[in-house]
Amino acid sequence: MSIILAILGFMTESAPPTPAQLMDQLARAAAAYYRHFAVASGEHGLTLMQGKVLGLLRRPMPMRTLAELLVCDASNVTGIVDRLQARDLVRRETDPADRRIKNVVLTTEGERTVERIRARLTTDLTALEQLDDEDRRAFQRLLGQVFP
Amino acid sequence: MSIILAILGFMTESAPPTPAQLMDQLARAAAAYYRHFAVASGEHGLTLMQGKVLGLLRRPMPMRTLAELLVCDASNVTGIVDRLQARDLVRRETDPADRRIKNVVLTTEGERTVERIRARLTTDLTALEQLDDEDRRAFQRLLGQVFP
DNA sequence: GCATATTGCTTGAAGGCATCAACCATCTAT
DNA sequence: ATAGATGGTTGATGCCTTCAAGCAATATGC
Repeated sequence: MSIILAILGFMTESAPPTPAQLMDQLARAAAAYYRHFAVASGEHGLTLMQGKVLGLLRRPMPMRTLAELLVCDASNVTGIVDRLQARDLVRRETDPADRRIKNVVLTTEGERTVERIRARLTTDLTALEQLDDEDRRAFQRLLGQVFP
Repeated sequence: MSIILAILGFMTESAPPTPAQLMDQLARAAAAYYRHFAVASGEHGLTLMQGKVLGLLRRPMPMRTLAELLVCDASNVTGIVDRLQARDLVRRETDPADRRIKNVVLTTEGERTVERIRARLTTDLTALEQLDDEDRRAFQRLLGQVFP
């Protein structure tokens, strides 16, 4: 293989990124994701954390579970849910089987809000929809591999 | 193609993820990335934001630039840099060419700290190093495509 | 040159998030 | 029935975040 072709090969294929470069790109991607999320939440007067909690409530769940999913102290969740409840996006229902447990439930308004946030996010990250089947599979596999 | 083979095909190839599923996985990945980052920073008594600022200071830069990179108010950076400076991880140097500008510089201790945080992060995300050249290229391309 | 923006940074006030210790109510186990 | 574990809240403290106001230094316009 001539040296010219070798150079051409380099130019078209380019060297694979180092782990350090990938780490940088991950940092940028994560920052970008949360920036989008914060903006989408902010459009409804919600903080990132409030938006996150709404997004988790696909089904009612105890405060405790929310704390575990958010990887934070339970006392933290109290305040966040308080503020969501003050806006009627969420309500607490004490579990009849175990009256210590308070299940957090989305109100109708809460469902509408989370739906709009999700919609905004998908129109913001249009590129996701434009990936072909192959790329979607690869992206899913790679994300799952790096963050097991 | 018989229905059996079709089912087998499904089972081995599986359907490509929908954009919504990818969005979920992105949410998990971004959360995981920041959790790792927060832990790595926390090991040195630093918050996520303080760690982020240290990580940005590969070269000295004005407070203003830091605010732009962090996408936050300039007044915010004042406090963060104050706390980093109180621990001698960083110092302010007023720019001789424009004495309004204060360039934030890593101290030797700051360099060591950021190096350790980076090291911790790369050992945490070992999977990055285990990707082959093909996967690294693909991951870089996909991340760049989704978060341009 | 000099008055007037403009820019870079800081301060103070107000609110949300994060963690810890202490507490109450409820459930579980012996 | 008593002791311990669990779910949730409260209060204190510190950090992040934004906004409005302000100071210092530089740029701009005449």
